[in-house]
Amino acid sequence: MTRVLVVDDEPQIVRALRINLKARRYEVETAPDGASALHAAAHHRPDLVVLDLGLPDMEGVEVIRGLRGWTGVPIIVLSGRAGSADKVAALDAGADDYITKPFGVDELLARMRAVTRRAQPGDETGPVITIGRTTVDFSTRTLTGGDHEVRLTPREWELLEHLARHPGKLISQYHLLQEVWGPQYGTETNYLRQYMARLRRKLEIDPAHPRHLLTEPAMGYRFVP
Amino acid sequence: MTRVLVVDDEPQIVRALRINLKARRYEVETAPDGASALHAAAHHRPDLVVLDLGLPDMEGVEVIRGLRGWTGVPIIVLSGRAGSADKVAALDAGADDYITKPFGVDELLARMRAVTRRAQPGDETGPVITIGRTTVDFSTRTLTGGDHEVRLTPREWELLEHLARHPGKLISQYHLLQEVWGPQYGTETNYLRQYMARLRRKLEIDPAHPRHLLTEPAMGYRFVP
DNA sequence: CAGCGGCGTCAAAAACGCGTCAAAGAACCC
DNA sequence: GGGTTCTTTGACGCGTTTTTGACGCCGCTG
Repeated sequence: MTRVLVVDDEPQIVRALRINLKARRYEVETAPDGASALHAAAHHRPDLVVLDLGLPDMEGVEVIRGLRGWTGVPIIVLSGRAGSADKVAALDAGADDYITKPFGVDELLARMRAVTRRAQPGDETGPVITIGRTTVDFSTRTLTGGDHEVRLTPREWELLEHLARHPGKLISQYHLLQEVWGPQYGTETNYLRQYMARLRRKLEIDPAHPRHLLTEPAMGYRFVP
Repeated sequence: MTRVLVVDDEPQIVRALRINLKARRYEVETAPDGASALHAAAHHRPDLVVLDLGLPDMEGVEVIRGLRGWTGVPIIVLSGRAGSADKVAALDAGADDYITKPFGVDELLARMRAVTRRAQPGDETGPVITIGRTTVDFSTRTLTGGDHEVRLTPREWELLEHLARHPGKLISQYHLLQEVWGPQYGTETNYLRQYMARLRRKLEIDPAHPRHLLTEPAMGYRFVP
């Protein structure tokens, strides 16, 4: 059974969605604001998130980023604003689809099927991984266990997140640049060289012979647990 | 660089998209109807298909089904009709997203990024094959099971991929050179000799008597599982 | 049986990609 | 406003990959 997390602060919408989804045999969790949405996602591990923008406590894009830090769960955004800039921001932050209100329930359901169809099971990691002697918690962005204190910069976090989200998989440098630096980047491989070296220096036991953050020459990088 | 196949019968839309996409550093192919779209997709292996409904020769849903029969390439549907039933039909047929005209170019671009982001790592190509003692996973570009660790270079991967794409079939040297090295190559058979030898050394149990990577003298090469 | 085309192999040159260093902006905090 | 951290850029050495040329073997053919 597919678990859905519905994030919305308007009770009547939540209620309507809950009824419709339950009738379609979805398992429904709800959260009224961004903070509880992030908590619920980390706790219940939904298979799909339906996120209304315009939450009372935080910007919608921030919620998306908070989720994308450690999970690739499909996110469908609902929004009252049809503005193109909002859509672009949400999609580039990591949302999978964007529906403007008012919307038909059957359209929402079809889009839910479309995004869940793509998500491969068993591909995900939890919010924590281990590299060398240090454990990394993406949901709180904390490092623990290293001999001496280590901190990561935002870029370093983002790069590590994208690598760790698909453990064992080869990720092309082009895609890493697109994801971490933005759509207009794609050839600046020196950025990757620079930041991979820094991640290795901070996390690997022997940065010269990395065991987890591997280079596949001319193809990309790979994280192995 | 991401390859996009634009399927539309209206020349001005095709032209506008081509200009916009090329400016964003996409590689653009176009097809004016469903039949040529299916043919182009099979031949050029795009990373993304932008499909306008209302083609002259066949129903849009049929094109989607035709693609989904053998590829998981992301499909974004453009349509003039906002009807909910059309959306549901297209999405359930296998489309990844559905945009109604008129649409903003930046929204289309954002949605393109969203669907390619999810599909990226080697979603094409059959999952795994076995050569000798080692199993080859093309989606992650990993080799497992060999006695001692083996890695392949990009050229080796590409060559092996083209051979393994048609198991048991004879592939001409000219065709291999065109596919792996590029359109301006076709006679440099020494490249093939060199790289086939390297593949055999790395994968075959007895490189001198290959069981899977076979030579058909004066014709080409053949991969048998 | 000599000639020949095609293949596997070896070895060296050329090109490429990576890690690294160094330093100039940019953003941020006090 | 000054200092610090972070990001962006350019450049260089080195190892690996790719390209290139050449040689010997084998089977086929005349």
